[in-house]
Amino acid sequence: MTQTTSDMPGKAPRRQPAEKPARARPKGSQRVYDALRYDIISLTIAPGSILEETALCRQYKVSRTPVREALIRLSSEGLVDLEPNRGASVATLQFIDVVDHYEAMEIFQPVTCHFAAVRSSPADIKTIKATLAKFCTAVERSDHEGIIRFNYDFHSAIATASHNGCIERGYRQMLVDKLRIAQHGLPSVTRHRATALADRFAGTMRISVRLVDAIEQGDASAAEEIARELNEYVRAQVVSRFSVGLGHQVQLPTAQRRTDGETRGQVVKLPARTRQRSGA
Amino acid sequence: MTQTTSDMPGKAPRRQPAEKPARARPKGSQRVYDALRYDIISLTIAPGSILEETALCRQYKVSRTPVREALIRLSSEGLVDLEPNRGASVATLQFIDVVDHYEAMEIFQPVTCHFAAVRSSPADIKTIKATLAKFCTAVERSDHEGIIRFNYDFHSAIATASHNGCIERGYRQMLVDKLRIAQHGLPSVTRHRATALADRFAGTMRISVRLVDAIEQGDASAAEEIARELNEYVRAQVVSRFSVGLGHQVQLPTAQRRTDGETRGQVVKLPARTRQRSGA
DNA sequence: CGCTCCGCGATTGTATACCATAAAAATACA
DNA sequence: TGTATTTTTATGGTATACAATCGCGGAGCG
Repeated sequence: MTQTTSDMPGKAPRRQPAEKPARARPKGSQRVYDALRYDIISLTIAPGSILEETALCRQYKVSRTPVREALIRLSSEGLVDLEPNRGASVATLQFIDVVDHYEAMEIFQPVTCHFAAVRSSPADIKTIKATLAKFCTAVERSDHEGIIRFNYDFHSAIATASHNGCIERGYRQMLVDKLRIAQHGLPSVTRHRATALADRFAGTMRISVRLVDAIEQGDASAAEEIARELNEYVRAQVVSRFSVGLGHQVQLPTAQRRTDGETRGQVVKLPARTRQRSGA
Repeated sequence: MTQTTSDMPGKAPRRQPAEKPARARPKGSQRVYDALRYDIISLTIAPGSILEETALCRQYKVSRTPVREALIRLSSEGLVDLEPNRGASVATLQFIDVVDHYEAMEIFQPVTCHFAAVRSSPADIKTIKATLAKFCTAVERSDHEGIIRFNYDFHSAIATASHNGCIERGYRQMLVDKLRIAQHGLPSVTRHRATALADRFAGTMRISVRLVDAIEQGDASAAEEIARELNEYVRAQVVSRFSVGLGHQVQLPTAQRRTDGETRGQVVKLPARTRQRSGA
């Protein structure tokens, strides 16, 4: 019930080996990893839940070895907390920190889209458009799961189009966090209001279409600005959901800051987007 | 052959009465992970080398289980390529991509330092200064290993001071890449010229001191600018080393780019640095 | 009545044996 | 003699058995 075909991270991000899509019979370890990962991202398993190895063994009908390997990989991804001799637990959302996420996204997303606007190849554009189309279809059908998934694939395709391995990896890591965070904005209540769900994501959809246009035309500045707009749009919605008090507890730590001086409006120069490597 | 000090005794079932505070755990899996990670980062094992599980078992006097767990963790970190049914190999540097690294660093180092300048607590500043002092000491002593290590700790402390989990994690991940890349700029040849080594890092040291000053004074703009200067300084040195042809092969892929239009000077606005959370 | 210490149970960490699979080699057939 | 197929073999993936560690609860003592 947890298998799909999209390219979630976890394996070699660059290598797209030969295909064996028909006989989708993943190895035990991979199966457990995918299933657990989906359950964690979809919040089927609540954050903070204790994950007992023996229980997972019974659930997935495998021995402890593949279970442990899956847990280790999930731990490296930040989805599972793994304390030595103390077992595993689903990572708390407080750790990932919703506010930090959108704050960082406010930088990462424009940067990534800037790079994509300047660097994307026609094939990249094609992929981006394809994933966006899937996302739009999911929105029209109020397909809860597809919305989350294809929105991930969409931004993942943009990450690929940035053609910078570091940015791609960092951005994709943040997208994983976003998967869980986005679920908070989609509590089960909204399932009863499919129309409202579609309406909300219709806004995201429209902004995303403009974003792709800017990227396709190579307009880096516009791509940055639209990416910022998109992030702010989503952030406002999710935060408003939180303020309603839905979903799991997300502790906002009382952080002591040295200063909170007003610094809005500072800028960071983006480096040259042209590569020095082409001449080598 | 690769261990510096402590944890090399493979079979010492002596009972340690109390605890070893925060020091290396004698756990098998952790030991293998640490050792392998060090060997990979220090380029003791060349990029691309095949890692045979049985060989590692003999080397570290453990069974395959902890070895496999260590390899999985290293794979998630991007230091090891793990192909199914094909074994493990040390990640190629081409994959991490030196050029991509400095390009991304040109953005994220100023961003991280900006956040640190605005958000760092006195305790953060204290930690940053302490690591910087260690770094300076290592430079003065031409301590090859300490230079790499404490420079990492120094920037890691800045990452902590940014007080944004996402930025902290992303920046720290890039620092791991930098560890290997920096080794390329320090080929064994320079060991014979300790003076030159110290001279080169003296420049890094001076810029780092200025960076800490800016962060301590909360001057975000200055911190950004100095961070950019520091990155460019290091990049120029490492790239020059590469052009000499030293070190391992670093394949600069002939990437097809859609366009290489001049976009230097574009800017990305940094978001507000003040947190909305303090009122909750 | 409370504190401490020891022993027990449960769970994680490690070792080893077994199975599946892919590269390699050898042989048989064209 | 070359190629294709089959067998071999080595390596990775999984299962299970064993050992170490931590938390907890009861008993003994202050």
